[in-house]
Amino acid sequence: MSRAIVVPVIRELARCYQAFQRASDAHIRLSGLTPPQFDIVVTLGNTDGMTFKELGSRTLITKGTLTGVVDRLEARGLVARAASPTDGRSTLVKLTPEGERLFQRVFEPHLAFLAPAFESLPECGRKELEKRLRQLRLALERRSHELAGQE
Amino acid sequence: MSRAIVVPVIRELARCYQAFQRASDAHIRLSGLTPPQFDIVVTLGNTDGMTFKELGSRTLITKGTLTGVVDRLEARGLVARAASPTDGRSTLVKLTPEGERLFQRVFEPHLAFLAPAFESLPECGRKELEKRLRQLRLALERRSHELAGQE
DNA sequence: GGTAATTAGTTCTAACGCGAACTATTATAG
DNA sequence: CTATAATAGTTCGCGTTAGAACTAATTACC
Repeated sequence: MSRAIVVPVIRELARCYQAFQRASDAHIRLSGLTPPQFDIVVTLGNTDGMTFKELGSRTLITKGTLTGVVDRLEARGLVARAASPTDGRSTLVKLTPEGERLFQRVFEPHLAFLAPAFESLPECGRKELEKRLRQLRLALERRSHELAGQE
Repeated sequence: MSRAIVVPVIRELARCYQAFQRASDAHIRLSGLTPPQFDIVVTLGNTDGMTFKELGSRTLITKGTLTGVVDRLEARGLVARAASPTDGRSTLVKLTPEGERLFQRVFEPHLAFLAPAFESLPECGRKELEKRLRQLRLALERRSHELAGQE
């Protein structure tokens, strides 16, 4: 019976992540961005821009969704699209000066808001947590691959 | 500088949860349900039904969303709404016999699919992970409350 | 007992989220 | 060189998401 082993950990993982999201999202919304928009702005911060493909793989947002998120950021003047000079299929996305200003204003304060929660764990607890999460993630990715392989 | 402390743990937490979701969701979709629908069916399994309020608080789905998810399950004949005998405002949701059959067919296999990933952690690792996740969740919930309190 | 504040669900809007079909461009094979 | 395959983004359909405004029923207060 797998239940006794799996269920408690799944529940804690889900609850913890959802608690993180609720705290993080509530703070992000104060900046006037949605969480995915914030994710994009932060990913583009301190870079010279990148392609949709790279942006998608870093943020784990699929390309179909990314088009819409970037559309809305572009409409607000925070990012700009530019044709790639090397590949006619690619589009580069980068922060506008206004987007850059927003990034500067928003990123560090957000981390500072979250930090106390993480600092409440002892140093060794954070290391432990990181290690176990990574271990579990790798195992879960193997499950995904096995499923994809079978069908 | 909060960055060095916060970012690595956040990243692992997000990646691990997303890996869990991808694995779990891909398997769930084989049953013909969406992940939130699966969540509802599993929550209603082995019960005599419950109100929207209770269903929402167990699944962490807000009431506005819940209406739509239950609508679609009801349209497929998997759950049924019934007026509460004790409170005219409440609606009870419960599995139909067909929903019950689906639950029986789908729940344990899903756990069995996920189990190997969790079993790849040693027993003590799972306990450790659970403990640290709970600790972090409680601290994050405090952050949320502080934010809500300030505004 | 009757108004006022709560509470349970529904409806609405704007934004995600994924996967599949589509267009345009680039790479590969023969 | 040309037919074919692969790749980058966009578009579309369907479902989910939170939050706010709304309706109906219940509870609390005086």
